[in-house]
Amino acid sequence: MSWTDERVERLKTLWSEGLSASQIAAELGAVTRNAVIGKVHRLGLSGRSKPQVQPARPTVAAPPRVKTASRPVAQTQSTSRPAAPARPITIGATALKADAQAEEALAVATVAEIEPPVFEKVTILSLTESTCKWPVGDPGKPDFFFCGRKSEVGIPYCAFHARIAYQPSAERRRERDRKAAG
DNA sequence: CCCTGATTCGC
DNA sequence: GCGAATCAGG
Repeated sequence: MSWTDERVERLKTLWSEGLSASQIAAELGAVTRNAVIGKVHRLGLSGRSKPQVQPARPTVAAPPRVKTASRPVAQTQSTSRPAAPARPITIGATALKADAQAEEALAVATVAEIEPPVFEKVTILSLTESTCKWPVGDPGKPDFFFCGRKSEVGIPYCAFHARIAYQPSAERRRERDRKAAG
């Protein structure tokens, strides 16, 4: 595979949209992130204009920010979504450490509540062994994507979505609670 | 250890 | 021109 005009165009687009070299490599296929970086340099598009994420209006309150593991991906977000949840839900290690009560809250949290700013948003083309394959949206619609955060070893989902996917049965929960109670 | 982009240099 | 190896950093 070589740098056809088409692939170069795609590269330019994705790069300007703020995707990382490895993400672009995954999208294009048949190239490594090194190849992408090398090409980016040869094309002279090195210095990237910042991701098109406008800081929220500096209103009275501090803008709601959710800590993400990596830089925000370009917001091509077209999924109609009113606003970030009033109470941002944390993910990953934090979620795993949550106490029992928080666990319950997480277990019943709807997908809509947790989705807003925390996704890597990958297409099926860039799923790997270590990307969360939690589907978001309607497969078949153009704005469909997968969660894409780092998945746990041997599990197809990130820590958070694994919690939703693998909920202990009511019976096991009761058993667990009984033991915890002494 | 996961990841990022930058640079070098043999091909 | 290409990209693996390497470097420097988060």
